[in-house]
Amino acid sequence: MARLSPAERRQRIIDATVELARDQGLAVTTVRDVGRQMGTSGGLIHHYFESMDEVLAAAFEQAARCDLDRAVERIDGAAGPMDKLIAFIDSYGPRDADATIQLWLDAWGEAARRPALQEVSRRLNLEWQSLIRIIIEGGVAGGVFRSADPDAAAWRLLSLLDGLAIQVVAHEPLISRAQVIEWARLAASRELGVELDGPATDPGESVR
Amino acid sequence: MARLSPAERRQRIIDATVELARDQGLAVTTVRDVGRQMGTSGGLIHHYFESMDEVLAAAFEQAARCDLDRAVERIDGAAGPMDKLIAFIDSYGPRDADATIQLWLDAWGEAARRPALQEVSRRLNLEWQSLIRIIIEGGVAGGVFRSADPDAAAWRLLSLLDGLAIQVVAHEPLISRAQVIEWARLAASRELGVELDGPATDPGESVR
DNA sequence: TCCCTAATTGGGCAGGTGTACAATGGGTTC
DNA sequence: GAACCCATTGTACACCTGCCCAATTAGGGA
Repeated sequence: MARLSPAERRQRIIDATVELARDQGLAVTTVRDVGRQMGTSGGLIHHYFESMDEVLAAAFEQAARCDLDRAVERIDGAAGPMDKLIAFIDSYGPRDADATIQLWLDAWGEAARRPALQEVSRRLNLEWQSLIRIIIEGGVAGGVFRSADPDAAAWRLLSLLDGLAIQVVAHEPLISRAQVIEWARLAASRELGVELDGPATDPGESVR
Repeated sequence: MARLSPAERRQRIIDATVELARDQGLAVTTVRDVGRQMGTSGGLIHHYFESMDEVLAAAFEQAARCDLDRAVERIDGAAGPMDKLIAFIDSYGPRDADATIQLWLDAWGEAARRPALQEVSRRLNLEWQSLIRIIIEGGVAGGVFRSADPDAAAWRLLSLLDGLAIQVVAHEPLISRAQVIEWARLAASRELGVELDGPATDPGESVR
């Protein structure tokens, strides 16, 4: 295969791994799979990564960070705390057939056995929590939201969204994506003492 | 090894698998592991189960059902809807170092690849939802709770508990078990228009 | 006591896993 | 054009996986 610069090759390895992980899962993606996907030998992967754990962690990080960045972008584009909150919920909710949540499920399960993956999973989880916490704090400061403990409120909202996402991807069509969004808004409105309604913004690319 | 009746041998296989799955995870428990754990050959397992998927599904079912039964027992022992609700939340919340939630994480992740495990996971998930829904319906009928949609309320409460449990087991001590219980009660009280407090009942054996 | 059913063994099969490493050859730099 | 570096290859290693199956043997019914 064409000889690439270390930076580019490393990136291609990550890209290939993301693609594979998206449609077969993180847990079952192997060195040889990644090599085949790139059209190179499998041995090449170990020239750039210490272990398969590192590869999977890097791939998960890229996939998850992509979603996180998109959420940040949408939130930044929203006007007040209320719209930012709605943007967060819409970003976080699962989209039908979205594979990123499956990636999170795999990451949560594998974390117990793959240190690097665990570290990434924890770090990104915290970033999501911060994202929503900051929105809530902003709203409280501006008198739009009421919350005695924005940090705790953020954990509750995040956890609810995670739990609902699991229902969507692991237990199929018992619950729809639309219902998740609706319920999350309801919970947020109770949590923050406001009314959240209006149509869902276009889901577009989905997230986590 | 001693020759056992089919019923007993089958049960021992399940028991051995549960034990292994509890401390190393469902996903990485193999036929040979189970054989070693029982002190028999690995080949024996296939005399009683079609595939490893079936073994894991049976083991997961037993572990999860055990928790479910314990929850039912505690709920039956509680007087009114209010106490039943508290009993449910206390039963469902994760206990420190409890492995059953890790089992659920594994099951959710593996479900995409192991049909039998997926079936069990869905079924038990539904049973938990029914459990809480029935409590809510009872409370609404008795005028203790207010809820326009007990089924939806049950899904929300269940999802919140799942999400919080993930935070506890996958992201370590960011959140404590006590906080999960407290937050779940808070959410339940908002959801059902009641005040839920008082000390946590003795956690005793933990659940899911 | 014998005998026959079936529980149990243990090795074999085809395939997979992550990782290591000598050999190769393409590209860049003098 | 030569020389060197290093990206890339392909194979080898030790081990693991689920599943299969002929041979063995334990134990309950006759």
